Amino acid sequence: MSKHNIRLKDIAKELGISIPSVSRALNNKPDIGEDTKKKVFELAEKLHYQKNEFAINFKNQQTFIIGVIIPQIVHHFFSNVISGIINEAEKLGYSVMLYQSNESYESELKGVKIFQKSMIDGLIISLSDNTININHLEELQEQNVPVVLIDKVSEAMKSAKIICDDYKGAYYATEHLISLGKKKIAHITGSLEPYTTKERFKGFESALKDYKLPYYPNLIKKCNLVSSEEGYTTTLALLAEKDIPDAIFCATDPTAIGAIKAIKEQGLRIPEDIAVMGFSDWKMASIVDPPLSSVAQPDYEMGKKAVELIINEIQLTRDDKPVKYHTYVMETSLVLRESTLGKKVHSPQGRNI
Amino acid sequence: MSKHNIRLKDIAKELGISIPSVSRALNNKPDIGEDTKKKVFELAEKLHYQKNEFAINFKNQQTFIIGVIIPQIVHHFFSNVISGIINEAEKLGYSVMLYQSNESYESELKGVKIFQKSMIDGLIISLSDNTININHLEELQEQNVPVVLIDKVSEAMKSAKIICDDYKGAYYATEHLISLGKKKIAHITGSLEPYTTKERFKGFESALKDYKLPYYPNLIKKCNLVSSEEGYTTTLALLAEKDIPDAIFCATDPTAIGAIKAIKEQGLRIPEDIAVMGFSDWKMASIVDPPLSSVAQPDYEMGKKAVELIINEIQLTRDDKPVKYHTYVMETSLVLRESTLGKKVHSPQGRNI
DNA sequence: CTATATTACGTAATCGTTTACGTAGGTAAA
DNA sequence: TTTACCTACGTAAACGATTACGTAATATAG
Repeated sequence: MSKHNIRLKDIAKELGISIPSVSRALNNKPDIGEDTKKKVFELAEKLHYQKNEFAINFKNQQTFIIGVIIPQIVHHFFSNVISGIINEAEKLGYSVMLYQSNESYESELKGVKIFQKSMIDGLIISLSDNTININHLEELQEQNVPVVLIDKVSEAMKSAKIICDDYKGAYYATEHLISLGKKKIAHITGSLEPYTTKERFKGFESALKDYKLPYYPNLIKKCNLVSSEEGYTTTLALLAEKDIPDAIFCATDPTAIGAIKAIKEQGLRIPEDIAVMGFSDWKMASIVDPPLSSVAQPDYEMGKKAVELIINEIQLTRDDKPVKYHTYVMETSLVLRESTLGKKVHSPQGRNI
Repeated sequence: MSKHNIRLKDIAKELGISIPSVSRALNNKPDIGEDTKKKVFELAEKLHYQKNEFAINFKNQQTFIIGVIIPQIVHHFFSNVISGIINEAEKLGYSVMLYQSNESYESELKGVKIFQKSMIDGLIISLSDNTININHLEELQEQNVPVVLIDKVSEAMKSAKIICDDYKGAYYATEHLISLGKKKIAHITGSLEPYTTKERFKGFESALKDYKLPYYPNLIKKCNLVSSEEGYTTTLALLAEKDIPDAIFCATDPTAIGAIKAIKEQGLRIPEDIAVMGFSDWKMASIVDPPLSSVAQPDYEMGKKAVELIINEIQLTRDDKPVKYHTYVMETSLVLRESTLGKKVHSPQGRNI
């Protein structure tokens, strides 16, 4: 915090006028004479006066700070969400205070308390996997601090929510595999992210059903960590079945990358023998060999939308107007690369359809 | 910002005592009677009184906020740095305000101005590639706001700096390749990150020299974007030389991953024919096939160190004590995987020596 | 030429809390 | 008993800015 900044007081003293007059001049208020205004502006310029926004915000009881709590920053999805949040917040005149819960409920609680005492204007939060009780968020709302949930949401919470359409994403991904003529499609699902993974599984099932493809229970495998190692071992297990699949739809990109490794090791061709599809379109999806088709989530857009919603709600709350809560379901998009299309396609960035 | 919070005023009024008495009671100051203190504590408890830290900070002219500006959040290195910053700052009672410059000098300038007006207590910044002029940072320092540079530093800046030892990292990486018996080691360098890339090149050269290996100018290739595509094409060019290398040390991981792809396509074995080494140990390094040996940067630790330094400097500045500026050079570590060691090693996380 | 309106200020209050200072009333020492 | 001191408060000022309100000086209308 700067110590020797110029204050209105300094300008007032130097010009022999009162502090409110300086304030009126600098803020172009009507109740001020033209020549006084001119003198004030000149001196302010000369002294490099800068408004002390901290003081103004204190006076107005408003910080223009949005608190953001996410499980972990080092994660492709979340870092993109944050990026969207920060860029959009800056455009709308807000700053972003960031906190990570490291997937711990206690830590999340602590973050909320810190933000609460720092008087944030609103909170955007993606819940930790261990968060069930949402009292800490409801308490914020009672104090008129708007809360917007993003991605990891809670059914119990009455607030605006932003999620992405995992169901449709999975449906379209499966549909794409079917359109390639694949008949025996395996799915590697996870259990860590309950809600999202479940939706992906549902989308997969629905597509099979709608296209009247047989459902092979032994081609559905479950991973706990949806990591690349698990993807590898799970795929080896799949390939040991009597009926091996001609396509694998994985609930996450790391799993799919593990699957690719396993398939290649077994001497099978991708996508001719087995096509592989991931989910989330991590940076690494475009870099593996063959480049991985995946379902891109609108991470950046979700962050942007969250800021829009929270600022809108902050303003409504301030004006004592009623707020209506909606859940915004954002669309995913297929990014098709060689792991499903084969060598014909040569766009290094994949094709976004 | 919460509207209907309990204030000292409310407690004072209800108990029929003055506001300072309530303050003294809650802060366990000496000048307060035991029974008054007890009454205050009980009522505060009952009303769920919470200190308004915003007001306290305003009074004390201190925000306990550290501003952080980095070029881009969606980047393995920086997201780890931020993670270290946030976790450490929280431990020491500070919050983190985050801003990304998107590698634009103008944007960086804007971020500094915003933070300046918001009265941050200190700034941790990694300069954008386009930042040459550092007036904006010097101005902050003149206002007694400490600045710590991290990773992307400026020679001209008089401040604490934290960098990692790219030179030694590259030296050890090259040494490792030499220890494998490799004689013709290529280097793919970049030009985008001037300082760091140059250091890596120097480390490479020194190792060759110290071990008396011949220097092949045509095995030194330059990339602009150090991307995986460039790594791929550059490696193809290398393999088209009459004397092909038996190892490639790439200045970044994506480049190395492109190199792996090219080598495999040419039907050469990794590491038997050509060993490949990257730099930065991105998440994807452990996932590609074969897993990539790389030089791990102490990203998280650098963030942690930056917080230590800035808070120390904030306190020294506040106490009007002199501050000495040092440049902290943090050690890298080799993470060895199959791209240099071959199949013998089976640790999925690599081996950190 | 008086009555009213307008202009251009200054004063006081405010945001929530802390801290310097003053003081009434009690206690202890001389 | 008187002086000195301590305890436990209340009052005022402060952090930096804004805003409601009051008012002297000037301008305009009747």
